[in-house]
Amino acid sequence: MDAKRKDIHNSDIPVLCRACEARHRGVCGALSTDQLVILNKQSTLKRVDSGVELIGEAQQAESYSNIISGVVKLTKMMADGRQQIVGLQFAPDFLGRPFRADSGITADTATEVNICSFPRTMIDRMIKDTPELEHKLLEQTLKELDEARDWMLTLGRKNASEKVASFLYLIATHINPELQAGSVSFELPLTRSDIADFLGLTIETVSRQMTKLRKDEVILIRNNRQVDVPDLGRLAERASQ
Amino acid sequence: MDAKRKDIHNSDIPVLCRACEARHRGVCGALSTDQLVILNKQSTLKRVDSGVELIGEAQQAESYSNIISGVVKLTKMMADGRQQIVGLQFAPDFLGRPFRADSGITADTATEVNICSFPRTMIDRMIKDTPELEHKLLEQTLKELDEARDWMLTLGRKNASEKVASFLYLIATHINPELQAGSVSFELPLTRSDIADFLGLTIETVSRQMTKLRKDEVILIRNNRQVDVPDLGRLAERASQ
DNA sequence: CTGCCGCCTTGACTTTGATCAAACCGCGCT
DNA sequence: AGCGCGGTTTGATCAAAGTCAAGGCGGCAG
Repeated sequence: MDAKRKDIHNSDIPVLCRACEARHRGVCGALSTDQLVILNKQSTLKRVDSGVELIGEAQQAESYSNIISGVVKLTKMMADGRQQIVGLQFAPDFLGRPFRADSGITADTATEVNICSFPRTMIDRMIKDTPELEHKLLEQTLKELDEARDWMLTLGRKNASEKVASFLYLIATHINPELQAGSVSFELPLTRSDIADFLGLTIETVSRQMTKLRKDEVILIRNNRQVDVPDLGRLAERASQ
Repeated sequence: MDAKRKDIHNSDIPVLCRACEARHRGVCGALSTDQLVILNKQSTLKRVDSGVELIGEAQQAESYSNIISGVVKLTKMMADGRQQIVGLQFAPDFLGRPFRADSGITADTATEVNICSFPRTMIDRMIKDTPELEHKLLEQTLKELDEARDWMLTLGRKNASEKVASFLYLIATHINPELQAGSVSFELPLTRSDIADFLGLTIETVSRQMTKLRKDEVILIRNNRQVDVPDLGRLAERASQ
C-alpha cells in the first residue's frame, strides 16, 4: 500500500532506483523520495567481474552496497588456508557490516555482479535519522541469522549426499523465488570448489554426490553448471527437508 | 557517560533493574527510567530448572525475556531426530525472535536459569516508539550472526579435536568474560550429549577428545563438569584460533 | 588442427569419526 | 551396604568421507 502510494510520484524517484528491487524488497524501501534523491547523487553503479574481492583484508570497506544482480559469497578463512563459505547473498541484499569495519569475513563475487554502492558515512548518518532504515537492516540481519542457523544444521548433522541436495535446493529456491514445486532449471553460481567450501566437503565428494543424484534422476546436468530439477519435491526429500 | 547520568537517579529505577546486567550491557540500556518503570510493572522474574523448554513447539512464545543468569541453548531438529545446537545464550542476552512467532528453533535451559519476562505485545510496542531499543536489538542480532558464522567455520572445517577445544575455549571466555590469558576454571553448562549436539559429533567422540586434551595436560577434569584450563593460550592453539 | 589449461570426474586406498557393546563412576534410594 | 540409574568412558569394528593420482572435457591461443 505504502509502496503503491510512492509509485504515484514515480517521476520524482531517481531513474536508477525506479526499476530497482532494493526499493521494493531491500533496504531502500525505508527511504523517502527525497532521501532517495540525496542518496542517488552519492551512489555509484558498478559492474564487477566474477572472483573479485569486495570486502576483506585488502578492501577496507569504505562503502556499503546493494546487490542489483549476481551472487556474492561470504567466506571465513583459517590461518592454514582451510576456508568455509558462511553465507551467500543475492539481489536485493544489503552488503556490509554496520557499526564495525572488520568482522573477519571476506566478500567475493561468485558470479558477475552489479552493485549500487554508497559512502559508508552517508548510510551511517541516514541510519541515525531514519529508524525505518534501521528496522529494515534488523529484518535482513534476522533473516541472515535464520539462514545461518539453518545451514549450521546442514553442516553439523547432514551427510554428504544430503548436504549436496540441500545446496541445490537452496540455489533452486533462491534463483527462482516464485517456484514452489515442479521443475526448475538454473545455472549454478558456484564452482565445485566453492560448493565444497560451502558444504564443508572436498570437491571430489561433491562431484561424486552430484553424479549420484544424476544417476538417480533427481537432477540432470548439462554443462557442469546448468542443472535441471524435474521435481523439486524429490530434491527436497534428498535434502531431508 | 549516558549510563552514569542515569545512575544519579538510581532511586527512580525499579529495584529489580538496579543490579541487572541487562540495563548495562543488554537491551534495557536503551530505555529511559520512565520506560523501565512501566516495563517493570508487567515483567516477571522467574527461576527455571535445567532442561526446560522456554520456546518451541509446545511453548507458543507469548513473551520475550532477558537472561539474568544461566545458559540457554537454541536447538534445531530434523524430522528423524537428529539435532544441532545453533546457539548458546548467556546473561544478559535477549531471548525471543522479534517480528515472527516461529523460526523452527527451540530454546531450552541448559542450566538452572533466571529470566526476566515481558509480554510480547508490550515490547513490540516499545520497539516502535524507541528507535534506540531497535538499535540494541540490531546490535545483539549482529553479534549473534557473527557468532553463528564463527561456528559455521568450526562445524564445516575443523576436526573433532579442534571442535572440542573450540567449545571449551568458547565456554571459558564466556563464563569469565574478563580473563584473556592465564588459567581459568569453570563448570561446563552442558552435558556430553549437548556438547556433541553443539559440535556435530557423537558423545563418544567428544569423550575421547576430552580425555586426549586431559592426557596432553591442556585441561584438567575434576567431576566430569568442572574443568581447569591452566593456559588458555594453549587451548586456543588446539582450537586453531 | 593441436596442445595447453582450468575445471571436473573417476578410481584406489587411507583416515577419521560413527556405531555397537561393555564397563565404569558418582549418587540417591531402599 | 547393596542396588539401580543416568551420564560418561573405553574398546573393537565399520562406514563415510578424505587423500592421492590419473584421466576426461571444453574452451582458447597459437
